[in-house]
Amino acid sequence: MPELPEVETIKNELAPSVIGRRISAITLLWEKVVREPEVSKFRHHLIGQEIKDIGRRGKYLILSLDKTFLVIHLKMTGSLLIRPSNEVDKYTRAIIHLDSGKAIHFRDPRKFGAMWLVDDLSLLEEKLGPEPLEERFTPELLSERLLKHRAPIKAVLTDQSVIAGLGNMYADEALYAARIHPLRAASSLSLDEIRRLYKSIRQVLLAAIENKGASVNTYYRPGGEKGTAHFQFKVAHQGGKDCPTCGGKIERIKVRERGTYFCPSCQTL
DNA sequence: CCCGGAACCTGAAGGC
DNA sequence: TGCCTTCAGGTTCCGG
Repeated sequence: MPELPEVETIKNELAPSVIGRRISAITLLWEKVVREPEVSKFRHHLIGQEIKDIGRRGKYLILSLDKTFLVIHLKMTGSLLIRPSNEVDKYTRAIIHLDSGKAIHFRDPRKFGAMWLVDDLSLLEEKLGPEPLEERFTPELLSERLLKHRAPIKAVLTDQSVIAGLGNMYADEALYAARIHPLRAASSLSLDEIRRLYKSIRQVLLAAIENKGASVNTYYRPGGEKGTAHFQFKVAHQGGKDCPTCGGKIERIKVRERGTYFCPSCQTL
């Protein structure tokens, strides 16, 4: 599941193949992947534009074009692969053909992924909280944003309007590293706990980026390789295994309908 | 505002 | 072997 480290890796590895290239054609194998504008306009406005830059905001990938932006979200099972134009399989939903002869293939078994062609990024800025790896993200800012919410800290950490980029896996990893129980009310955290959480969030994300993201199921890098960050997971998807800190059993509970892994003896209520 | 739950999707896994 | 049910989770939307 692409979260911040996966999208960051995709951005970094896509960059050399796409920056400076011009879009020569668009193939849509599943039209609903386009959310905005309507399909004919989408295609018409994209063709001929140059990809000036590639960026990331939260879990969104942003291709900066001549005067518009192509925004892509991979949701659960999406991937973007650099391939020859004609290498299509049953999960290929869209192909962005480039003037280099190669193409960006949007592959997504679950069909949750989406693309938007927009004139500006105000929509993203309105709904996304701060970037956890930017300098403006400080323990004070985290504290200010968390203390407003009485919901379980796990749910608040995965709320993209509070902090951008954390999903199910990295929220669990960050809470474990900070020794905070996922069901603690966000507003109940002490300053010390928030400082630990701040450090943990950044460490967990940076380590995962170094490992090119986590391939727990269908995440692939643009060249088709998997990431290795999941080999470092202490609790995420480790239900029933031994806690590396205390040797107790990692448990799986549901928090707001989401599978949540934690160590009940290291992370107490 | 806060929260739970459904919808969007389909492959994988488990039960019988 | 095969049918059926459940589960996975990012985001949006609806209802209480």
